[in-house]
Amino acid sequence: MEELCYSFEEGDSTAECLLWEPADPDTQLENFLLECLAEPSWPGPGSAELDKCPVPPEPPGQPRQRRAANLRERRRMLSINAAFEELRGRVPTFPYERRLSKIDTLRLAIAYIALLGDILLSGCHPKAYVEQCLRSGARSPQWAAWNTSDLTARLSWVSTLEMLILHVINVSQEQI
DNA sequence: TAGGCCATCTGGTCCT
DNA sequence: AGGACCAGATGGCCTA
Repeated sequence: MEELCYSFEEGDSTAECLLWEPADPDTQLENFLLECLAEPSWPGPGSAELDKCPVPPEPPGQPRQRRAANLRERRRMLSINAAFEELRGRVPTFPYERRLSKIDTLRLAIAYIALLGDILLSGCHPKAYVEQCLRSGARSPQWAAWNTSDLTARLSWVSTLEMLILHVINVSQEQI
């Protein structure tokens, strides 16, 4: 999977990598099904081979057309879920938090996009801008759009973790 | 145990 | 006619 780690600094930092690195959700079954669907042997829409589909087991007496519609619907939902999974990997998440729900993913993505747009409009350094907003509650043009508890909690977490890391580095340097 | 989240099935509607 | 999309219903799983 493509790795997209947004970094406030030119150099990378542990805290930012932890925050923006895509989670590793349990999608083995989903991937397996997607692989099956992508295989040339997998029957296409309207194919007479639909009756041979291994997933799922066919209820006896179900009309072929209904089975085909069900299969198409499952494929459609799988593609939607794959898109959600990709989106989950591109919004800030805590490294230890559980998998975001679909609705949370959408809401967080909306807030995150608003924040990025706000940073662009400000012309400030991203890190300085976020820290200033978190400290002073500065009112920006789109503040209301991205000032959600979900997103600000994540941003605060990054700032706190980064401060801790810097503190540990300073202390260790003093002891040398 | 209630509530949230999710996958799946199903029927309806619209489009090609 | 068949496929895509959508929303409602249902049941399973998980967590507080």
